[in-house]
Amino acid sequence: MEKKKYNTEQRKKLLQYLIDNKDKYISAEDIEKYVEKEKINIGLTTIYRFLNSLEEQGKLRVDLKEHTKYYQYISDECENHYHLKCKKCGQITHLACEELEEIKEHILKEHKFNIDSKFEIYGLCNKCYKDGGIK
Amino acid sequence: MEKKKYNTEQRKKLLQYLIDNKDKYISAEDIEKYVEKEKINIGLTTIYRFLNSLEEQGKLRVDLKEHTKYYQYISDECENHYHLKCKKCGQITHLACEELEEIKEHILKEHKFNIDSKFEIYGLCNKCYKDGGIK
DNA sequence: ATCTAATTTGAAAATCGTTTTCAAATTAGG
DNA sequence: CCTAATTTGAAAACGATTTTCAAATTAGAT
Repeated sequence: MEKKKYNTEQRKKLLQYLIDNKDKYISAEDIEKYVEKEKINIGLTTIYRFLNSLEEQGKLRVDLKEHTKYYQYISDECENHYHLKCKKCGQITHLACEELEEIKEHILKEHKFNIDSKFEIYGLCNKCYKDGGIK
Repeated sequence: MEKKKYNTEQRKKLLQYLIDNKDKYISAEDIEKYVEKEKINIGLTTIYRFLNSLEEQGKLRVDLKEHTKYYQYISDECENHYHLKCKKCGQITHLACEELEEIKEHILKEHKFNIDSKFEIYGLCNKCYKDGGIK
């Protein structure tokens, strides 16, 4: 039996904030700052618990930089396209592409590797590539 | 001016261990256990420093699980093929594939995203997929 | 509305992998 | 060997995250 989830004021506010910033990567500290600034009383512990809960549900993209986790809310429309992730800056490029659809089938059939809707390709975005790549 | 690197006994032993285990993911703690067991006197601090040094040189693949970093030594031959990484178990599947070569070109030309020799595709390996994917 | 049990909250303390400190030991190269 | 530069390692510090636990809040029944 699983715990019933209560829909608290804190969780509503936190979810809204993540959705409002779904184009950015957000850390627990970022959220704490926002919460303090807006005088919404939510403790840091609650922020961490909420992020973990969403992560477990697979609703967040996670990027790790220097010991700190950064999160990005995954919108529903992301189910329908692919993602290129820059290994340097972490930025996600959303991409609907027929060729990728085909290579996905190829990899599944020929190489027995399952690329689900969360398919990600890692590389360097154009900006980071021009900046000289990874140090 | 950069520091000259001394080739110490500790570093030789640690590098050899990583190379001997290049098919596995290894944590600092794993290395500490090995070092204790074999009565090779190397402090944990030195282990961390060595891993960081190799990581900076781009000679290690990094996988993060529950706050702990796991490393895998990158062999030279990995320059010549691609890698499928399982998002669940972290295992790397090495893969030489003409189709991937083509899609790499396509992504570079059409989508301005640079897949270098460290190109990685994330998904689920066959075993983890059958086990039900990510929890 | 009111009550009750289950869940959630948050401040403080704990956790734990990793990094820093700094004096002693080791190394490279004359 | 000598010397200067680098490295080592035990202990302390670090810092993001997790745990603890009593108080507050919630959902759902009465």
